[in-house]
Amino acid sequence: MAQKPSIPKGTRDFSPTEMARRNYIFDTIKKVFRKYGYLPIETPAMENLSTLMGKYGEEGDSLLFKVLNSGDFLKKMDVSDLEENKAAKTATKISDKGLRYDLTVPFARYVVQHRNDIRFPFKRYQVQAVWRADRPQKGRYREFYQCDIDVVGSDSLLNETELIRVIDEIFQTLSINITIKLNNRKILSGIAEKINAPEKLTDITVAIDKLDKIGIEKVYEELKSKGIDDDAISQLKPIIGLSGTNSGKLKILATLFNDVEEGRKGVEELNTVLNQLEMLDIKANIQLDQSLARGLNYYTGAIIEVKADDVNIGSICGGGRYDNLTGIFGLPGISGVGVSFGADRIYDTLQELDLFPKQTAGSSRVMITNFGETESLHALKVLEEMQNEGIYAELYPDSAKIQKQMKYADQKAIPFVLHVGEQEIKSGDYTLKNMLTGTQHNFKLSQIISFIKEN
RNA sequence: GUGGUUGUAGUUCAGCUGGUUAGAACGCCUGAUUGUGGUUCAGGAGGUCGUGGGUUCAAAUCCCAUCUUCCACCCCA
Repeated sequence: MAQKPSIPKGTRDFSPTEMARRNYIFDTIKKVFRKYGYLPIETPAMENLSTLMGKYGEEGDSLLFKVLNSGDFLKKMDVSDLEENKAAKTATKISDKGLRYDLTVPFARYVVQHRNDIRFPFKRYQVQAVWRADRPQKGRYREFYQCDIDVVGSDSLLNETELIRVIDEIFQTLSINITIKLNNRKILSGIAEKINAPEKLTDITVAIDKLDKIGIEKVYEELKSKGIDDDAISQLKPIIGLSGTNSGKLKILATLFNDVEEGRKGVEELNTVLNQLEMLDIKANIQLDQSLARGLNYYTGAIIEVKADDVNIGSICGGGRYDNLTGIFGLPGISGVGVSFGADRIYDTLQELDLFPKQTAGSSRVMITNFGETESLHALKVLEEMQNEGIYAELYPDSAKIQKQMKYADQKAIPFVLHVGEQEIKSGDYTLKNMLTGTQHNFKLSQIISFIKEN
């Protein structure tokens, strides 16, 4: 026990059973992505730190896994940095690569770098691991998979609508009941402007984002502590506590923003998307939530977040529109919108709700028992013929006791066992045992093949 | 990053305020069944008590450090 090898904190191994389930999620998601015209790309696990740093706020930088430079990385280091305990400063000197923190920033880098080869609007999906040096807990890992889908080079709100359709179809296929929460960064900006505190936008959004977690009174307290005066807070009250139907909320916001250009634009955008959605057959709950902020400082328009209705695991999908992400890398004027599906949280959700398909995908349908050297030669030929017919089959590799071989088949849940022993070889009729019912009969190989194919 | 929590056989856990050979269930292996699994019966193997240090005549048990687990905060998929 003590000297057992282990893996780093917050990382996981995946067994064959878990992989079958994970692939079920990935396959479902990818299939829907492709159906809507998105194509896959991949980017390296490592990016230059200059690409990653400063894109996720101050908090994000400290959550980046940094990769130590090769060779004599100490050369560039300044001893005084160590003495003053400047961890951050030292880090930039001994490390210039980092593991990707999400898929959006590497994608922005990709778009800028390959701008001449890309036909806009560019619709891509990307399913890869990301790493965060976060402290792990339920539904939070240090290595986890994101399934991203983005459109860049198009301002149309049809893209927002399409993403919501993609979300709806994926979770419907997975049988997860969800609520899609929508907001617009312009509404948040409008609120800040309305109360004459545009520079407090981040503080305001961070505070009201916690609304359903800490309650409205605590939100006021936090706003106050951030230096927002009582007058402004009292103006905020009717906005934050807004309830009712989506269209009702929008009406109230619209009148509120009669003198705030930015806010009006946000209302308009949400209205357009909601109108488009109304024409379509969307199963998920769509909920306007003016407290939804999602902290990411690069969102400029729509903000989207998905929560599972029946499991408390945080958001399982989120995203939004970012007008100027590629601008950071020197290509301004390209707008993008995208969402990210959290495969690991979707896994935990399906697990908790017992929604994984029962069949053990990929396992053999038939196992041939091994009766010894001469018999196994004959069995090898039988195996080949069955596999050529597309049947998932395996031959037990050792001539162990039949009892042991049967137990192996039983535990791997292989539904059929085929005995190719001395008697069978002589007669040409092989014994096929149904492991579920326990019955067995003798058939010619061609009959067995068509029987297994049918069942 | 801050505060708390967990770690004993392959697995889930028991082990009272430190006391002598550390237990159970399930699983595993062997046999009853040398060509038949899932049930039953009989027997068996398996633990430097996360790791390192300390206190003590004596530590799984107390103390410190470290790693790990889970939880809250921060933040997020």
